Amino acid sequence: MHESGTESGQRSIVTLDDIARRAGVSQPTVSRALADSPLISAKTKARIREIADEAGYQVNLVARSLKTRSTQTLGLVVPQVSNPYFPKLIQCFADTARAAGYHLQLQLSGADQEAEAACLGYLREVRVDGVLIVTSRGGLPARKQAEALLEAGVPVVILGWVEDCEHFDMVMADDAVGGSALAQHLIGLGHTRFGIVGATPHRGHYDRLVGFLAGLSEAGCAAESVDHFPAVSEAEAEEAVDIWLAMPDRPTALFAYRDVLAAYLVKHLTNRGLSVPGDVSIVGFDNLDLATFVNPQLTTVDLPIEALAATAVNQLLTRIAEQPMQAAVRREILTPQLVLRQSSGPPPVSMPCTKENNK
Amino acid sequence: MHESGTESGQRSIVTLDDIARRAGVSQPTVSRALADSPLISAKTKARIREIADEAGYQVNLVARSLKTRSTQTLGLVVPQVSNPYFPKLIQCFADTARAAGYHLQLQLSGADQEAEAACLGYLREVRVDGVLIVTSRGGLPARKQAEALLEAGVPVVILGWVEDCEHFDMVMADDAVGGSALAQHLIGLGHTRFGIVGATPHRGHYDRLVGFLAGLSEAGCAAESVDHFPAVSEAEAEEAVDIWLAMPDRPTALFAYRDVLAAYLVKHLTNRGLSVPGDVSIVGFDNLDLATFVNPQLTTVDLPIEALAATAVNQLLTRIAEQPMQAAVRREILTPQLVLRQSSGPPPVSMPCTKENNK
DNA sequence: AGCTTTCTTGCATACGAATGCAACACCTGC
DNA sequence: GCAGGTGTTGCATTCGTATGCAAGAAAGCT
Repeated sequence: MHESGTESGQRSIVTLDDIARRAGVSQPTVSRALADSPLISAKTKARIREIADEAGYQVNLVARSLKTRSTQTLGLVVPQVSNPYFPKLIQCFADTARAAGYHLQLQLSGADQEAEAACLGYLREVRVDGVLIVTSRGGLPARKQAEALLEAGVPVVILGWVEDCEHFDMVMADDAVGGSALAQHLIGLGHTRFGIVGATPHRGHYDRLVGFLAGLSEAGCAAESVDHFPAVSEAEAEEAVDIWLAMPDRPTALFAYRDVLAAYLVKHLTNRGLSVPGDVSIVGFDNLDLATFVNPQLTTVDLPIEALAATAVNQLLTRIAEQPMQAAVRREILTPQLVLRQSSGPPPVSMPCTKENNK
Repeated sequence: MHESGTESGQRSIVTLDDIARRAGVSQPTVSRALADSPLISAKTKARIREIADEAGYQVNLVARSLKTRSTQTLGLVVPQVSNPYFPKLIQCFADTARAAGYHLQLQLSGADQEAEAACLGYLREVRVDGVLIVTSRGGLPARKQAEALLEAGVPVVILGWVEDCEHFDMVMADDAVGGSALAQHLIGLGHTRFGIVGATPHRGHYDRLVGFLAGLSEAGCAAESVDHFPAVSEAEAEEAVDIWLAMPDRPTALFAYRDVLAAYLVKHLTNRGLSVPGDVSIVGFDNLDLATFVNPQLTTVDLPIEALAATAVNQLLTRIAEQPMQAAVRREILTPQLVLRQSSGPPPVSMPCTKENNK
């Protein structure tokens, strides 16, 4: 009771004016002093600074932003945050931005169109200095709003693949190279029959497929040796496992578009008493933390998330620095890395077309 | 070439003044029209609205915030976003806030003191209307800044446990109840020797331990039947497994403070050829998505994350609505739920002190 | 001493939107 | 035809900060 504590501390927002009054100078002088302007004498600065932080002054960034027409903030739009791929990206993006003196305004677009549009609208309303949009499943639902943002002079960068967008800057990983690397790896192990598990229209992950197939055909593998198993959810992955099990001449290696899918496959395969990679090799794509949690750990392709985030931030900063925004779009494509783990191995010795080892 | 595209659209920011000019009215009239004020006639409103969205007008929220002294934004401080517990929380918090017309300003405190202080400082500078701080490992490193925030009239709510904080509103899950439920479950299965795996000083998860022990002693289980295995990282979890393996009279059930730890235990136990729950039962805490990815799926305690987030938002909104902030602190404690899965079962039939079944 | 130069400070204003108050137009009733 | 009301609109100002410009003080120069 000897201390006042949280009693009433309401609305005691200290402004430059308050400090000016206490210091007996004008408000602009305080502004300049705290900004360390060379116009102000050293001793005045010192005195004002002392008074300022004794009074617990904190800049009002909304006022400053209004005046300077800059929020020093970058908007980041991601579809969701439960998918472990995004947290990593957010973290890296935030770190790079902070290093450059920028703050982060995160928006969750939730993958449906209205939400993404709303996010972009909000980001425009709060006057962020630039926006990075991470595509969800290869789409850019709110393309219109994104273009409006650009036309309003706000730099926009797209992270990931999106079809038919001519005038956006982009940064992405070379999924084709990753897919190709996986194919070569599996062929090197001796596999000849392959399965591909993922969404059917392959939206967004199209290049993974293309790269994988290219890798196969480069090694002289016929296209007929590849089967497709459409699946996006866990249930569909389980179904895919059953379909695979029932095949007479089944693939000895399965390529899942995403680590999460690969993890589902491993789970349901082992549930059915099959061994990975003894009976079948599984490879994924993304290299999520998840990939090391499943047993066996997943062979996969590591997306260079830190590099992607850093590149995106730099592209935005470059655009922001350009006084009139240049017309030419910029694209950067980074190369992912193959990560070998335990889920891939040589095919079973006996020919898999006979069902003898299925019992 | 028939279309101009992204040519030059720079700095064409439309303001209320622009619209006023085009409509031949005053700026305040436009402001009121777009705010649907009853002061403005229906036909003027219609005309202005048309002109506004033909011109692509977007409110400038920084100007509005400056004038109204409210940003309609809630700050959320979480230690990190890689831990899958947080994404879920963020999502729920964002959804509840949005439903109430509030936006989210996410800050990653990174668990070290300066960072958390910087986050709170920034949130104060941008004038958020309220702040939810999610404690990292039971600490509130930037307590000073949090109190400064409160004294400046900004509502602050703490999510999670933090020792010795008298004047903060809080919302938390009843970890003790969860721990106790786990203990009862294991005892019901017939276990008599227990191991606890987690950080040694039990910072932040202290109640989980207390509840677990209380549950045991309630069932008449002696305290000597409990061993502690300090571990926070994966490496330490592996070490714990080895120590456990070497014990003459080892526990038949292991309680990990966090699902992630439990997952590590399962992984390294099965790596060493042991069966879960055949040889040893494992239980976790948190009910992350991860818990269903590991094999066997984890028996754990489900934290009511949605409810926690919603409660926190409501506490903040209540505080914001209070004109002078009331002095009395508010605390809400929610009850978690036991989730039974495959990682727990009856103890092995042969006494585990003999090593016969270890081969 | 008078004048220019260099420092330091204050004045005025702008950023874009919201709002109390005054002013004007219109309609009604006498 | 004029007082009083009602319904719309404009004027003036405010939020807190930044900055171009003028003004004043101090100092150096002839």
